Amino acid sequence: MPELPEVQTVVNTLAPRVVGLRIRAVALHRADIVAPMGTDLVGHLTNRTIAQITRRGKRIVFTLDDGNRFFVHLGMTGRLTIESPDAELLKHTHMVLDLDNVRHEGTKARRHEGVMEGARGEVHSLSSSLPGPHSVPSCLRASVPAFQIRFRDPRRFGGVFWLGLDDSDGSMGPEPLSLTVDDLFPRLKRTKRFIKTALLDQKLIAGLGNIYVDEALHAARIYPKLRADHLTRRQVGKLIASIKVVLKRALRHRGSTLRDFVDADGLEGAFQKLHRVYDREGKACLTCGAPIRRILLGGRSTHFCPACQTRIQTKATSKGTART
DNA sequence: GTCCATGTTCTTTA
DNA sequence: CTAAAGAACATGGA
Repeated sequence: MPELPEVQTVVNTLAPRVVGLRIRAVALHRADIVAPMGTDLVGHLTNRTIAQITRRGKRIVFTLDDGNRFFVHLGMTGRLTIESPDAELLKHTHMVLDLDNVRHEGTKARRHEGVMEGARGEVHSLSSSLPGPHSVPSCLRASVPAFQIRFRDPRRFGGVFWLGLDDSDGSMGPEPLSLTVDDLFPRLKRTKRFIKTALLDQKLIAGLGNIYVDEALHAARIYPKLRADHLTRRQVGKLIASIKVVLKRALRHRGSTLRDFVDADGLEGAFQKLHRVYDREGKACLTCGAPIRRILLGGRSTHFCPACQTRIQTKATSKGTART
């Protein structure tokens, strides 16, 4: 469930509720969801305050008040939700963070702003003006309900990744929402893979997944099997514009829920209702009426309109020979 | 039982 | 050596 819009939606709903709160206890129900193996996550997190939560690619990055960082990746079925401690503990809940009920101001995290753009470029951090219980009188503290952050992931393709003070990106590609032609065009020139396959590569561009690649290619009217290094500069420009439009629309609708995705409050996204090709095999293209086709590329379902997204890259309408 | 799934990484092949 | 294709991972729903 998690591509950029879904991950950003989790950050948007999670951060305002938990930034500034102290982690009182960590329950790790499975050690093997933490990487690197053997990390003392409980030791690192207990009694630390959450200073900031941002997104990078599909990662949800937590910065602690001591400057250390870790990220949660939702994999395919991961959920990061805010729950009451009384709420039933569902199967496959691998980690539970018990949070304090008082917001801590004034703690300083070693931070370097940077590239984490959100829906509107906001960064959730301690210093941001949040309407939370800034200075709760001590006589009232006990009445403020504490809550938990829970990580649940049945398939376990996701996990918790400890970064410590390492601030490298691990060679992750650029953020789509601040992407330029000068950045993407040379990157695409370096690979002969299908454009669809290339865009799924997080080292080439971060944050896109199967849904939004298909949607963006359709919006840009680009044939998914076109070789990445065959795209013209003009096509790349159009592609970037389409990627941004699609992602921003998806963000506005809080992501797509096909099966599992919910935000930190347990709310589903709504953008799946607005998909124009993804999961619409055989249905009429919303642009031209031709039936949407589904093919397999690199083991992944790929949805496109054979009429809108022609394989030939000429300027006007023309037909030509196909290649593999 | 079968097929499929919003993702990533390791292995194999060219 | 590198790039690309395939398999593997684990679980659940249709």
